[in-house]
Amino acid sequence: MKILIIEDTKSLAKTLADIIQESGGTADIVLDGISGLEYARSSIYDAIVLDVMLPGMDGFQILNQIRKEKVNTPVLMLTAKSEVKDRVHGLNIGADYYLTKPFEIAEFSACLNAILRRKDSGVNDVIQFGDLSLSPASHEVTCCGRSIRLNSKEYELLRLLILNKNNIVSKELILSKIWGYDSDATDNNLEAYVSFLRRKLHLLSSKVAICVVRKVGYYLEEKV
Amino acid sequence: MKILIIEDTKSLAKTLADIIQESGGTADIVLDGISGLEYARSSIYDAIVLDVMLPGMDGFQILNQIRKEKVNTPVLMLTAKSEVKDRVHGLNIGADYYLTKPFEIAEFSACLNAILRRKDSGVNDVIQFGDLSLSPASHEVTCCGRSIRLNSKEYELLRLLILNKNNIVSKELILSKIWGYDSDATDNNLEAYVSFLRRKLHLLSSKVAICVVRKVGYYLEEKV
DNA sequence: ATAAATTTTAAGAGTAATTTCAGCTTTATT
DNA sequence: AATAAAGCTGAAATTACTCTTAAAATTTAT
Repeated sequence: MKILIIEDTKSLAKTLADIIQESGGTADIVLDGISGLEYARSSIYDAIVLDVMLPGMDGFQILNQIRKEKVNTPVLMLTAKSEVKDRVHGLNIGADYYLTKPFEIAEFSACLNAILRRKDSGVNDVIQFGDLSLSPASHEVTCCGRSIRLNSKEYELLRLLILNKNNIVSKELILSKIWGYDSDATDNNLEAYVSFLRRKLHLLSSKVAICVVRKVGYYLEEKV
Repeated sequence: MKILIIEDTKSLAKTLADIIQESGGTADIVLDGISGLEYARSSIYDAIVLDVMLPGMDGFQILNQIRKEKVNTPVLMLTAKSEVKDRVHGLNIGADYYLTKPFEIAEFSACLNAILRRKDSGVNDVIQFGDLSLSPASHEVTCCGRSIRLNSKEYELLRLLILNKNNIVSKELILSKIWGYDSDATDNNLEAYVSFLRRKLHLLSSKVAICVVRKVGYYLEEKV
């Protein structure tokens, strides 16, 4: 379970991250709006906890933008103001829940769980594309009853591609998400893994293909 | 980050351009209102710094005109007069920020950053022209339900033409934007890509045509 | 410590993107 | 109408990106 926390009050962000960790997830913290948007864009998170008042760019703008870009990660908004008008606005532009500060830890957990449940994108939920289903619990990919176990890089690569279905995932993004921001991995590392993954999909006789857009990145397609 | 500076006081324009360059951007300087409007029309800039008093055509007129033409590049207005009336007028006709001369460099930077952030330039938004829509996420152009994927140069070319809808995009600009400032690509390279793109639009039976203005450049037009 | 699995590296083959070029078409000018 | 200049387009040539594979290096598990 990977949660993105966009919140400029460090202490609060830290507390929320701890809560998430205690229940077995991981959290990335971002302290300003600009970086917040950047992180939120990648669909790798299971949920986003989003403060309204932020330096750089406010929560509404971030939410608006990512929804416009068809990123549908569930969003839990936090706000100090409890005006009905704001609440309505937030929900209208695609927030999944609106929590007014201050709040109890229990309430926060409950909300987060609720929105994770609703979107059924929790950690242990199987994600699917075409005839493939990918099980986070076992790192196995299944197609028509047969399964193959993926190693962790193969798994993350396929997960990233499925979460961004219908979109090209840039090589840059893949490298930074899977190998890490500061890694010196080259395109060739990624190419090798694409090749490994293709072979496994082939072994399963899947109809899903990993397609390349030269100079840009990869995307999944279902063959007819 | 590309900024257009429309300001007739050369020294000031130069200083602002330097500030922008120091923070990693590039700036084009234009010294009079008429050319200012011409440049501002192309939507390729991330922001415009616009002086009010200019030879040829004043800042208000330029702003008025480009907003009328649906160019929504963020605009930071500079003025010597600090009358509330002017300020209100500027903001009403679509300025994003109003800065009174003289101002501190820090203040200028802050304002510019603020307006850049606010609009966030929408890099990932789907853009449209006529019956075409172009999706940055998938590099696909869609027309009446059918889609074709474009390779990276075709995509960039179409994107540039759509962003500059209703304006002629000079061959020079296209070459420098897509092939790079220092590339030795010739007009014929561009012609070849125009040809590729036309073929794909034809395959989609789009009503959009890529028209040429001899010796100048290309623009999009919707056939009737 | 050894074996097994994973990850990286490297090189050659394969393929799509890009450039080049020649011949043709269109437009402008006299 | 003739001529020149500019643009278009299809085919061939070239370039650069990607794929695949095998082997080396590293990490993890036993």
